[in-house]
Amino acid sequence: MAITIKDVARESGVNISTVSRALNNGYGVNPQTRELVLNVANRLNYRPNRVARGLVTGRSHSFALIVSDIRNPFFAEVARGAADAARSDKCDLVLCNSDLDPIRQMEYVKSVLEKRVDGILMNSVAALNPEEQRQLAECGVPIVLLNRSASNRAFSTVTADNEAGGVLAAQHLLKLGHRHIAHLTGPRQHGNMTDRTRGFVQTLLAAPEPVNPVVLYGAFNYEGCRDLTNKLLDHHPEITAIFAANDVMAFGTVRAAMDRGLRIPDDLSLIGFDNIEFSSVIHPPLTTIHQPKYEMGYAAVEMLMGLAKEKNNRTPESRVLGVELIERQSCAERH
Amino acid sequence: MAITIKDVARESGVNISTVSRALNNGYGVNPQTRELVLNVANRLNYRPNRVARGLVTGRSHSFALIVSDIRNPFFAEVARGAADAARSDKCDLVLCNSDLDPIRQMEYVKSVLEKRVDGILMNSVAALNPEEQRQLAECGVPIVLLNRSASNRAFSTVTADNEAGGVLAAQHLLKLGHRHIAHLTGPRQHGNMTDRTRGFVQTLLAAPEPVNPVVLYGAFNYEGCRDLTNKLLDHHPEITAIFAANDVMAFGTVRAAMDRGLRIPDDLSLIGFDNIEFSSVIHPPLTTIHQPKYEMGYAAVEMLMGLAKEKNNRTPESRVLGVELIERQSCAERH
DNA sequence: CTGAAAGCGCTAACAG
DNA sequence: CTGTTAGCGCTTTCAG
Repeated sequence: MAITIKDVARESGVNISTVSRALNNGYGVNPQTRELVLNVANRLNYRPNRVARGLVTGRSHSFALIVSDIRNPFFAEVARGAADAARSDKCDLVLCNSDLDPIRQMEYVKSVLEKRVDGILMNSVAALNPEEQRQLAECGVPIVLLNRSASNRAFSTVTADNEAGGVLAAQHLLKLGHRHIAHLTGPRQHGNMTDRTRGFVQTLLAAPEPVNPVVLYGAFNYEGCRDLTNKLLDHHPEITAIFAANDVMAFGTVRAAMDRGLRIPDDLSLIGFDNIEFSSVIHPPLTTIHQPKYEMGYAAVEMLMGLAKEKNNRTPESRVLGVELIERQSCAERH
Repeated sequence: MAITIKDVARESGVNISTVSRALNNGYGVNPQTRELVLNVANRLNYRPNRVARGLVTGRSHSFALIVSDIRNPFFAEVARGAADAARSDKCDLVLCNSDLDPIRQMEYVKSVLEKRVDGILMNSVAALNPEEQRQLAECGVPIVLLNRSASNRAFSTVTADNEAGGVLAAQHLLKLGHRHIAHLTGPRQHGNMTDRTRGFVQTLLAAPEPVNPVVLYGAFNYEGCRDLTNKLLDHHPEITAIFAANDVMAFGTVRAAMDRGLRIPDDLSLIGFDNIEFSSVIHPPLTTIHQPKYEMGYAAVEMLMGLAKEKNNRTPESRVLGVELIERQSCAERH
């Protein structure tokens, strides 16, 4: 049905291997023959079958991206970077949404492995048990993890400098004169602080006039942080500044503040993390720590492509990208 | 290197075709043999090579999604629906971002065609010239278009009922007593109104006390609509209600209104379109027309899968999904 | 520079 | 129920 390399060969009066060479390398074949073949291929509207090619070369020229949910603007941005990086080397990207569900995640891994992707970029491996992680580490294709620096030395990682981000946030609030500061973040990681939280808290504690922030743990989302903010303000009316662990959480804080008749930044300073697009649209425009999301996706796929080339060198790499304070209008001096 | 069907066959002492049967259909093979094979496959940690399989079956079990930009929350939602639909049939989705650039778009089409995807879901075919469109239509795999009902009878489509959405918006504003109404939309489509605009305008014109809205054309984005709103209000201070062609544009209007000291909804009623997630987060929460984005993605891929199965029946299908008015707090009665 | 031939890993008749 | 065989469309030695 579809037209194959054989048709091109017959039509140009050469052998299929010549066609193959003409279409690929270009060298080791007479320029005239080459041109002839190219013309015929073009005229016949020939489309090389990459799956047949992949079967023999062992490379599929595609990568998998497993994120919890592409609707999360953070991952959408990462995905765009990843897709662009892939495209720069004529590869493409298959999109998987895990919802952080270990079952789904492993199903997707299995599926893309069977399709022989050249590498996997994933967001969360944390949900997996050790056995599953081992299985992953030995699956035969390179894997890079996003924002999971500490989790496992078996994998390559690309992450933002979360700790530095926490430091930046603390310094900013300190400089504005705040002394009653809170940090609202996601679920407690069995005792361990996240890098982000650690940078923030330690900077505050190490200040000339040390401040001991109140840290509340909740959910990494809008509603969760709205509740958290209300709880915080009920018990700690003295608070004048809040650092939310991400922008969406910060939006929850904005809402809670508004409901309580508190004005941002007049009554309450607020700083977020991520710098998602809407943080500049909301009122007031949100001061936040910019995470280079696009670049992270891009870098991760570049790393994957590198790893895929050197089949032997299985040494995990790591890369951490810088963050940046974006000053908008949700923070003010304490008066 | 990787372990193949041959290894499983040898290890279980049967022929590879028996292994194949045991692994796939399940019938036409002795239950005991089957179990044996399954055990061996499992023990060897065998991963069937889907690309080899695809080469012989002619189906890749993957679909392409070409959108202008996955960072647009509308498409992220569509993508999630599409990915979930694909997954329900053990297929997966390759993600392509065209930026509405005809070159990129055709490059991606070429690429996924060569990888033998079973179908393509795309957002915009409008940018393509007739020759390219013909090429697409004859490419041999089913294609469904998203939100492009009128563009071309050669393709299947899935779209929201945009016209009904326009009608809903108009009725709502009318009911609230507004008589000085504006509509802010994207670039003018060489004279033709979009379905959305048409529904809105015609409903207004057909009212008991007909109103003739002012319609302004600009860009489909935040900044564009911010400017547009300023222009509108400079020339038409009498306007009391605005219908923006999408939520992001509405956010631009919110910003412009705020800059001018106008209060929404007290001084100005505003209604958006799409119901993206942030429309409920912004202040005031935006009244808007909900478009079933997830469902559209889901339905489109379902349609693709159907089309892919009946290789002969090349009749384009069409499906239009309902929209819904979501009342929040950006519209008030005119007083 | 070009052709012949083997084979990537799997499925699908066709026999038995 | 199971084995044999012939490819799917392409790349890649190996000869010539």
